[in-house]
Amino acid sequence: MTSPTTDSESETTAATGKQGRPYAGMAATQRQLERRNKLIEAGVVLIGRDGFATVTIDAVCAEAGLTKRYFYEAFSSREGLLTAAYESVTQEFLQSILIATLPHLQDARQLVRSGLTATFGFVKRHPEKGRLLMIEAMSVRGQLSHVFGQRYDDFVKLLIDFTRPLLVQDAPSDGVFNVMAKGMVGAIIHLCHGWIATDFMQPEQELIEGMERIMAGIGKELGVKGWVVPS
Amino acid sequence: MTSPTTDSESETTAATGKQGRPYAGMAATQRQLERRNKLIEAGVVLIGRDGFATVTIDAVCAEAGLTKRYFYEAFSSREGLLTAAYESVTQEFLQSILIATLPHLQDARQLVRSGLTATFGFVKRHPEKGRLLMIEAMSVRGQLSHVFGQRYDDFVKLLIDFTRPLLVQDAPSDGVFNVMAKGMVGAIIHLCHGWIATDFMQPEQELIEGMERIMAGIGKELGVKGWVVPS
DNA sequence: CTTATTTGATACGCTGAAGTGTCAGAATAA
DNA sequence: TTATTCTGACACTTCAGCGTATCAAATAAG
Repeated sequence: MTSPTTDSESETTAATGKQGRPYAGMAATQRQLERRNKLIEAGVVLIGRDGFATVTIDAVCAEAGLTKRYFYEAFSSREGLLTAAYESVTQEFLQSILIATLPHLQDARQLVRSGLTATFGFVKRHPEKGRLLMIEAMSVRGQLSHVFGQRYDDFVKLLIDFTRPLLVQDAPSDGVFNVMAKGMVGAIIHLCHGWIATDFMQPEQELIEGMERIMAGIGKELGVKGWVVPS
Repeated sequence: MTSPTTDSESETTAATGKQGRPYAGMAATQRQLERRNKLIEAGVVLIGRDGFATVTIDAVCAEAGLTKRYFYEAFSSREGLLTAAYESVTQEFLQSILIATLPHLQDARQLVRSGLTATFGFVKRHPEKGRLLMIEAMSVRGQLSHVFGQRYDDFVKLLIDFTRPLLVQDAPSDGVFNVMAKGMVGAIIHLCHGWIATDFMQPEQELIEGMERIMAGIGKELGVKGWVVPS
């Protein structure tokens, strides 16, 4: 809106019949999309490194090699970028978890181990994304509101759907089961949080084993099919 | 430092030999302390209600019924207040947990139940303090750094010390045991986080029962003394 | 070649908050 | 009483970041 008073039916626009024309060999739409992606990528890096609260629009633009004009072309506010960055990283994370766990849907123990390995592995391989996902997203949960709620609920549902078929006894009520699933998510997020905050001091294997034993306990408590008592 | 160039050995100060004199029937030190406490209290309320990020020094002063002069008399920065507020609430929380659990040190099941009941109860009775403790403190963990680390480690240690004596078999390594304890802390914090964020929608009993079964599972996994398999 | 649009750089005004300073009036000390 | 110091209200300066506007160079279209 550089000229708010300009009628949308102005001669120029109406004459060309287009909203933009190619530049540097790219269509207008494609250029916009590319800039948007650059901004998201820059956002992921900066939010993951410095935290959302301290990331400024100027900094994002600098990191992306663009100027503010293009920021406001793609997003209406800083929150808009946050949402997009969160969505982007969430997508990538969930996909990597799915790929790792899908081969083990029938074996509870393998399922848990592969899921945990993939999770902690992802965080360690992509510290900025891990931080964005496990720390920043939680901190600004309110500002992500429906987006966060949606993705989060999806993940809890995933956990529940993976687990329910394995139960053979003592299945708790939906409400209680939900609490247990969220508790597990919380434990994992929290461990990642501390792990990142201490620069990955703790050995990855300890994290996996500790978390695995927690979930093994739940397996026993809920009578998960085929969960063998360790010697 | 209204007069930075004034020598601390200035005549006035040296002559009176005091740093302040009574006012409204109170010693200078006591007045300062009282103002400081008012500010902390106001900080707890505002941080708990609006979140640390959006709380301004002016707002804290208004809430406390004081002016900025006294803020800077008590704290050098916003972070100073945050630390003090965090310490204050942590103290209160830990104490209430201890009081609730101390009578049950010998009975794992009772210990867990009383601890969880006290925790969720505290959060529900004092939503602002719950939010400060379970949400804000986690978000600004970096700014609380050593203070947070200290209190947090204390709490994990508490959990471990309460649990170790109950183990009879399969005790994991210190590292793994530590991970498990932190995982439990994370689960509880996370559940509280979600509970507060959704305005206490979920029934308190569901939270307690879900968390209890998680810990019951760990009890079985670790072979805690006297943990009976639920019918 | 000429005209129109896209781009990048940068300038500008605005707002909110931090931190400091001023001052008159209240309370105390001498 | 008079002198001193404590208190509260508020004015002031500074600064960073937001959001918008301007302008010249680059690129495309006629």
